[in-house]
Amino acid sequence: MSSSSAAPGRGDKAEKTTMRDALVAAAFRLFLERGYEQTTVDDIVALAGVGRRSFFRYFPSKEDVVFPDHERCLADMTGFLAAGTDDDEPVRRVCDAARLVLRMYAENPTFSVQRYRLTKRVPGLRAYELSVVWRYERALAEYLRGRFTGLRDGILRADVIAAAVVAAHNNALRSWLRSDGRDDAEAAVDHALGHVQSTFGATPVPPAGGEGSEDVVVVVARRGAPLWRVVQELESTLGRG
Amino acid sequence: MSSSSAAPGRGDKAEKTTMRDALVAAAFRLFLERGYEQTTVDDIVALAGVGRRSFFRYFPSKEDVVFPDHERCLADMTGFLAAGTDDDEPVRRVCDAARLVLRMYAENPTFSVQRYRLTKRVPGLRAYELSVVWRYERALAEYLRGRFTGLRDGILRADVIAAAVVAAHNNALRSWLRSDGRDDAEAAVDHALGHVQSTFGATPVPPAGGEGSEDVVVVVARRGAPLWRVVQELESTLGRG
DNA sequence: GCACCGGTGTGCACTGAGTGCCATGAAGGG
DNA sequence: CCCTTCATGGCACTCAGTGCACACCGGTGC
Repeated sequence: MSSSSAAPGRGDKAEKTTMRDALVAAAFRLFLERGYEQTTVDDIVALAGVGRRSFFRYFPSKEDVVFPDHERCLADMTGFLAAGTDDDEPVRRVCDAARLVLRMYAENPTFSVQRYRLTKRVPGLRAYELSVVWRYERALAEYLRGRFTGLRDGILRADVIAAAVVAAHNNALRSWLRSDGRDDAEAAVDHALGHVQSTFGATPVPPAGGEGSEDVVVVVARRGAPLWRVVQELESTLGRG
Repeated sequence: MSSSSAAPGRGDKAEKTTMRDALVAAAFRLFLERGYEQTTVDDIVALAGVGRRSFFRYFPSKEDVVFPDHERCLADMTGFLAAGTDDDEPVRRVCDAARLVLRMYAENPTFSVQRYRLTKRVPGLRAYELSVVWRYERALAEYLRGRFTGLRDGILRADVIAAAVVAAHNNALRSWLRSDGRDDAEAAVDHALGHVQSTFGATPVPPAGGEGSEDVVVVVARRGAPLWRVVQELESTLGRG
């Protein structure tokens, strides 16, 4: 990448600034100055010094300029999922796929934080973000459906796990964004996804040796006790930190 | 215009067709005839015989006319959750709240099926529906957050469970809608939500008597076995059908 | 030199959603 | 009877998004 262009706060057009990046930069400067709805597309193209028609050549709608790299990230995710093998533990695989999204956010912390503050305030952008997140969730669910074919309630299980993974990821992502990018994003998402993996039966770390997988664990539970408590018990007993 | 019922297929209660209902009826007739995007607001108001300005008085946007009763349903849900007591098992409570939504769909099967076919084809409507679903999910998550205060990872757990409940509900709802409303919606959603309840530790049926809760169950599991298999074992052992 | 490209950026006119403002007209209460 | 209130309708306006045609530019063949 050529420096940190495309992120707001950078206005130089020196060497390789493409028109698309210039539009994103101009748009964010105005969005942050006077707000999203108070900024028209004409304002953006005027600041970027390009024609109005060109804006819509690069971005199908005004909202798209706020999420310039999700399309690529979604393609990365589907590619990552397609590149897996049958040996992969399915839940672990989708968790790793979710980590790709977090990494994209973490690549550009200031940009991500600014965008977060924007989407939090503007309902239209929130709706747009939901549709983006929905496509990620569908990608995960489709992968899991494929891996769960034949299992009892395979489709249901796939949809539920995909939703849980996305929710956990977003939970970690949002808390990181609220910290203005100061917290450790990777650690937060690892924790959140670890929670999901424990819940949905992924062995968080596949058994290292062959012999350990034959060990036997005995759990005693009171009938009527909340099942998640029993699961917690199992988690710790099975060695999950 | 006034002879046409409020919702396509059903108009039992109101002798007096209100303007809002007339607009919904006219809109759906046109949407189904020539498609959503091919229908302008002017077309709708012309068919309904009212002024264009009145449309936007009742519906803030063209999309809102497709989901005329979600606002009320959302209010019902928040009311239902607020009416609960501390004795309620939290997961069961949010599952019951989700059932309210299904019930709203099931009240008007033909209308729901038509709308489903519409939203499936029109990206803009899908995005709108996502924002509606998101508000339901937030309502559930907020309730759970309140119930989980003090618990380890309470917020995370609340968000994940809310997402799982919504996903399971939507899974059942969609399969019912795809059956053109012929399947048993209640049974489908019971099955899907039962799955979630089992996974997240709600005792699907609270212990009936006091004595049963002291029974002891022993589970033997191989270390390294998928946790969800162990949970399945637990489910059947604990007596959940 | 010429004609002929495809790709990229632009200008223009148009549709359609959504908004603000004000006129109208029908209750309804004094 | 007037006066207020409220629901409605009409009008003009902004702005997002689209279709179309034109201009510019580097390259290719003749």
